[in-house]
Amino acid sequence: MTSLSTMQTKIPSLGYALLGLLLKPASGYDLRKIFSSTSMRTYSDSPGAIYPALARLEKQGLIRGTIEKGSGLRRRRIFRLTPRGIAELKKWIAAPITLGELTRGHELFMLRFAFSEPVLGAAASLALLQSLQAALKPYLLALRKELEILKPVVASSGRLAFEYGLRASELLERWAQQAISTYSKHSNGGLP
Amino acid sequence: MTSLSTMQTKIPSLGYALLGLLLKPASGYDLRKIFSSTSMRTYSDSPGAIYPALARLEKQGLIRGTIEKGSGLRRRRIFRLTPRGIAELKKWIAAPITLGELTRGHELFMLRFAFSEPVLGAAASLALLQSLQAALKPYLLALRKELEILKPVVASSGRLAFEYGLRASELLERWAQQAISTYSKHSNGGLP
DNA sequence: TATGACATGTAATCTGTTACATGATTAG
DNA sequence: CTAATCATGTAACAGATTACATGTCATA
Repeated sequence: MTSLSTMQTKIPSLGYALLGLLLKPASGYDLRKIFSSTSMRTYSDSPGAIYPALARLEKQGLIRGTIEKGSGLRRRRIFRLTPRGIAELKKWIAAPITLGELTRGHELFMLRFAFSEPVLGAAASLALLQSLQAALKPYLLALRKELEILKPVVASSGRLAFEYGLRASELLERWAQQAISTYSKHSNGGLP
Repeated sequence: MTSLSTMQTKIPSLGYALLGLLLKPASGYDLRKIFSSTSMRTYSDSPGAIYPALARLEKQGLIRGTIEKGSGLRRRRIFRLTPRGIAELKKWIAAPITLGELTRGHELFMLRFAFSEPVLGAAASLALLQSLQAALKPYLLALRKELEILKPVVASSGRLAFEYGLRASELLERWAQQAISTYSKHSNGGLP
């Protein structure tokens, strides 16, 4: 019973990664190379993942691909963000962090944060970090409580694995604190 | 062109999580509760994920579900590991760590490690940790090198995000070192 | 002329998400 | 009797993986 006006563009993690990278116009092949050769290896560089994802974003009107010829090689389609795409990126970055976002690894948060400064400026990065701190506080409490319950129950390898998860979240907290002090010195704007 | 004898059971992450949890026989509902209420929230607790996954594992002959009645409520199917299931679990845990396993978050490694002691004993846990250390050494070098290249290029939010990834891997290294010292004191056996 | 890097795409298949359907038992 | 909890499942759909198909250009 979804009304047309309420129909909202649902975008998976890969979609946001592509939107963020397309702050600089690029071809599908360029994006594949980024995924295969840099720290963004988290995303598959397979053509079967990227080309369909780009096609979906284009169908949603968030990016636009134009054929570029003349540079000698096979034709390339260069993709660029549309105004709607930029708006979607901004919306995604500005959203507050939910507790659930901390549960399944920190990669998604880091993707958002990485793009926050070029898209919305340092003030938005700071806001994201503060939102992270607020969400982290009750989450860490819950994890520590769970560790106390778990301690006597599970084998020590299970307990050690849990402890790593706790420590990674504690690391995130320290990282956020330090990043905040980096940012609170000066702020500048993002996209116009 | 896959020959029948070569045909190998391919198991996704959720499948291994279920196999490991089924060291203690449980119903689908029991497993859902574990995913919804404990630190294993990484996995969806939705019936649409778990019941089909259990059905696949059963079709592969790795688990066996038996209807249990009499306890008053609606019938429950209790699942147990078969000998083939136990063998598959052992094979998974004993496999050496690949560099690729470090790239996409550390959750998969931690799942393996958590089950290593109950399934194969402390000696296997130790071996896994040493394999981790060996894989981590070149990986950390590569990350540090990439950071040097990235530093002047990306916005500071991007650099900070990358730095978190590096620090999480350094944390993993320290955690492994400490876990090794926990284990090297004494070792005991796993499943018979 | 054959190989390899550049470049884009499709098809089959598998898995997970969301939403729905069903039914038994207990507590209020 | 009604709601909540226990308990198992299915169906439609979206997204990812794997493998394949195609084509250009440079170079050995």
